[in-house]
Amino acid sequence: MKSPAKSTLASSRRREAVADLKRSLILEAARAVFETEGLDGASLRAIAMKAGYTPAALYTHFASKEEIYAELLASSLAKLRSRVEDAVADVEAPDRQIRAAALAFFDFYAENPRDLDLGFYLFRGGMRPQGLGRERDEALNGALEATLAPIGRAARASGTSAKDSRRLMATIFAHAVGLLLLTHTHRIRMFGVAPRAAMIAYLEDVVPKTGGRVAVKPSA
Amino acid sequence: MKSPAKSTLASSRRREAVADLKRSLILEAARAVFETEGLDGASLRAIAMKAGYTPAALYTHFASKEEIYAELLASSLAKLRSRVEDAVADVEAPDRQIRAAALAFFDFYAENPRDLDLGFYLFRGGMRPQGLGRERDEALNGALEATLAPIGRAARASGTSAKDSRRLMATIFAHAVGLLLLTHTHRIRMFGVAPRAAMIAYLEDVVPKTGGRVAVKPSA
Amino acid sequence: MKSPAKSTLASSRRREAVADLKRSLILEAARAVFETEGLDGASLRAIAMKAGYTPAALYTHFASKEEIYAELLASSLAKLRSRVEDAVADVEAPDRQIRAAALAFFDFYAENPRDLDLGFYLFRGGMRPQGLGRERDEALNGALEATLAPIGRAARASGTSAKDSRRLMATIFAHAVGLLLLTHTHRIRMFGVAPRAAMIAYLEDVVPKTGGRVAVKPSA
Amino acid sequence: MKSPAKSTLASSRRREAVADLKRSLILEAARAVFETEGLDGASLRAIAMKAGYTPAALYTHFASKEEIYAELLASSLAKLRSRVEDAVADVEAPDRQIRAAALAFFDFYAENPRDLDLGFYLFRGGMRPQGLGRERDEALNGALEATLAPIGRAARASGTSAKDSRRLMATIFAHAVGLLLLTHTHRIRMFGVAPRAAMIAYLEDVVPKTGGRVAVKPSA
DNA sequence: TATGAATGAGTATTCATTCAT
DNA sequence: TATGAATGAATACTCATTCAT
Repeated sequence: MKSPAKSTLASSRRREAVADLKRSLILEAARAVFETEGLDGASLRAIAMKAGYTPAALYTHFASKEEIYAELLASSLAKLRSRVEDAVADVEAPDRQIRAAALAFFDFYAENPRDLDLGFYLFRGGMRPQGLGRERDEALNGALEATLAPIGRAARASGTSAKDSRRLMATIFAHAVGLLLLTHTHRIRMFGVAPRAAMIAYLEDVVPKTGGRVAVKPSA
Repeated sequence: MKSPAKSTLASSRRREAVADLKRSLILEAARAVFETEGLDGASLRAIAMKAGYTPAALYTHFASKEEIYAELLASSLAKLRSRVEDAVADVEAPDRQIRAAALAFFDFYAENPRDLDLGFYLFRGGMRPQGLGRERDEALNGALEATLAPIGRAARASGTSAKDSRRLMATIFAHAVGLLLLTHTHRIRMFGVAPRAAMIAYLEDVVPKTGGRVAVKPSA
Repeated sequence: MKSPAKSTLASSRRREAVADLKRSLILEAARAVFETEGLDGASLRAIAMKAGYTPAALYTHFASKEEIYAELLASSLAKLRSRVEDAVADVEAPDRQIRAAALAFFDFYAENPRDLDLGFYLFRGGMRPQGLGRERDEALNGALEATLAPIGRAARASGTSAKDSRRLMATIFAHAVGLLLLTHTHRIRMFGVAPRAAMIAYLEDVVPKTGGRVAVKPSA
Repeated sequence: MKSPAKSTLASSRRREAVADLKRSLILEAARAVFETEGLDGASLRAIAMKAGYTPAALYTHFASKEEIYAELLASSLAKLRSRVEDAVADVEAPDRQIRAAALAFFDFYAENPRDLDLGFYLFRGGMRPQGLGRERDEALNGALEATLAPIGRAARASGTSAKDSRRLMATIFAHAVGLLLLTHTHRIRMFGVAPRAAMIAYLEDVVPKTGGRVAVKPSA
C-alpha cells in the first residue's frame, strides 16, 4: 500500500483546496470593500484588512491589485452569463428568449449595482492608455459576447439576418445599460419612471410579442 | 468729482470681474488637463500648473477640487443645454424638435467624451455617502432637467400626456447614454454597429416621422 | 519712499535665504544619516526624520532623493576642489604643486571617509543602466576634471606633454583612491603600512623632488 | 553482507555530497543573477528563481542572504587566488613573478567587474556596525593575504626586507584597485589612458625588469 | 528537503489641503 | 491675491525572513 504517496497526494489536494478557498475569501473581501467604499476606496490595504491579512500577504494569492479586480469582474460576468442562460432555458419561443435574456441581464445589474460599477471601471480600459493589457481586454470582450450570445442566437433562429441580430444585441445592451445608469445614480426618480417597467416596454417595442416569431425591424 | 463711495463701488465691480475671469481661466485649464490626462491625471497640482498657479492659489478661487469639478460639469451642461436648444430652435414640428434635441444631445457627448466622463464621475455622487452634498446634487438635477426640457415640451405641445412626456425624456436619455458608453469604451465595434446611425434609428422608432404630430406609444 | 515695494523685496530675499538655509539643513541631515547608516540606510524617511521633517516635506525642497544625493556629492566635490586649489596656491614650484594637490586630495578623503563612499555610489552610475542620467554624469566628470586640473596644469607648465600630463592625473588619482579604499576598509592594517606615508612615497616616486622641474617618466 | 551501519555511513556521505552540489548550484545561480542584475537586483527571490527554488528553500542551504554573498565572495577569491598562483608558477625570476602575480590580479578583476563589486560590498563590512561578524572578516583577510602572498614571497626570496615586502603587496594592491575602479566606472576614458598599460607601466616602475633581482626602493 | 503562506518593516513618491506670510 | 512650506494619509509593491507542513 503506497500510503505515504497517497497521503502526500491527498494533502496536496487539500492544500490546493484551502488555497482556492482563501483566494475566494479575499475576493469576497474585495467585493465587500468595493461595495462600501467604491472604486477609489478599494485600496489593496483596505482589501487586505477586510480579509484579515497584511497587504503583502495578498501577493501570495494574487500578482497585483489589477488581477484581483480582473478576477472579480470575471466572476461577476460568469454569474451574469449563467443567469442569462438560465433565463433563456426556461422558454422556447425565440421572441420570448430574447426578452427573457435581456431582462435577466437588466435584473442582474439592477440587483447588483456594484457589479455594474466594476464592469464600467474595467471596461473603461479601452479609453485609457494603460488599460488592462490587450489580453485582458479581449477576454472581457469574449465574456460580453458570450453573455449576449443567446439574444443573437434566438434572433437568428427566427430568421433575422446576422447583421440585424448583432444590432439587436447592441441596442438592447445599450438601452439596458443606460437605464441602469439612470437608476443607480438615482436620476430616474426625477422622471417618474419605473426602470424595470421601462426596460420591459422597450423590449416589447423592439421585440414584439408575436407568439413566437421575432419581428425585428429591418435596418433603415 | 467722483465720490469715494462711487469709486469704491466701481473698483469692487472691477475686482469681481477680474475674479470671475481668473476663475474661468482656471476652469479652462482644468478642462484642458482633464481632456488630455483624464480623471486620474487631473490632479489639483496639474490643473494649477496648467493655469500658471500654485496649487494653494486655487483655494482662493475654489473651496475644493470637487468644486472645480462641479463647476466644470455645470459649464459642460450649460454648453450641452445651449446646443440642444439651438437644435430645437432650428425646426418647428414637434416630432422634429424631439429628434433634433436628442441627436444634439448625442452628438455633444460623442464629440466630447471627457464631458461624459465628467458627468458620470459627478453624477455618481448620489451613490456614495460623501457625495457632493444635497445642494449640488439638486443643482445637477436641475441642469439635466433643463437640458432635456425641450424634448418634454415638444411632446406635450403635441398632445402627449405629461407622464408619457417625461417617460420619453428618460428613455431617450437612457438610450443615448448607453450607446455613448458603448462607443467610448470601444465595445460597439464588436457589434459592427455605427453608433450615430443606431441613435437615429432609435429615434425614428420612438418618435416616428409623422410630418408634425408626435406619435408616442402609450404606456403598456 | 517706496516702502511697501522695498519691504516686499526684502521679505522675498529673506524668504529665499531661509529656503537656502533649510535646504542646507536637510543636506546636513542627509549627510549625517549617510554617515551613520551608510548608503542603504539613508532612506528618504530617515533623512526627513533626522531633519525634523515629514518625508513629504522634503519634496518642497528637492525634487527627488537622487537630487539630494547629487547635491550632496556636488558640495563634497566643491569642498574637495577648493581644498586642492588652496594647497596648490601655497607653493610655486610645479613639482611641489603636484605633490601638494595630490596630497590634499588624499587627505580630504582620508579625513572624510563618507565623502568617498558618496563619490563611489554616484560615480558608479557609469556601471548601472539607470545611473543618474547622462547630464548628471557629465557634471560629475566635469567636477572631477576641475579638481585634478591643477595637477595637469603644473605638469604641463613644467614641460610635460599633454598626454603624459593626463596620464599623471589618472595614475595619481588611481593610487590615492586605491590606498583610501584599503584604509577605510581597515585592510591596510594587515600590511603594516601607514597610508599617508605610502601616498607620499608614491608621489615622490612619480614626481621626484627636483627643486622645481617635474621629472615625469615618459610613457613606455 | 553490507551492515546497516556501513550503508548508513555511505548514504550519509552521499547525502552530504548531494547537499554540497545543491549549494554550489545555488551559488552559481546567485553568481549569474549578480552578473546580470548587479547588487541591487540580486534579491533572494531572484536568486531562488534562477536556481529553480522557492526563496524559503534557500534557507535550508544558507543561513542568510549575506551568507550567500560571503560564500560567493569566498569562491571568487579562491578563483582569483588560483589564477595568481598559476601565473606565478609559470615564471621563475622573482621580479617576473611579482609582475606576473600583480597582472593576473589586475586581469581577473578587469575581466570580472562584478567580482570587484562583490568584493567592495563585503569588504566594506569592516566599516559598518553590523558588518559580517568578526569571524567572516578575518576569513576575508586571510583570503586576501593568501592571494597576495606570492608577491610577498617573491620579494623576500629576492632579499627584500619583510617590511618592504608587505609594503610592496599593499602598494600594488592599491594601485590595481584604483585603476580598476576608474575603469569600471568608465572614468578612465576621460584621461585617455589604457588601464592595462597603466598597470604594466606602474609595475615596471615599482619592480623594474632586472633580469631576476627585485629592486624595490627602500622606504623613505 | 522544500513549499506556500504570511509577516512586518520598508520603498519613493503623490495627493488634497492648511496656514502663516 | 498668491506663495512656499508643511502635513498626514495614502499608494502599490518588494524584501528577507519565519514557520507549519
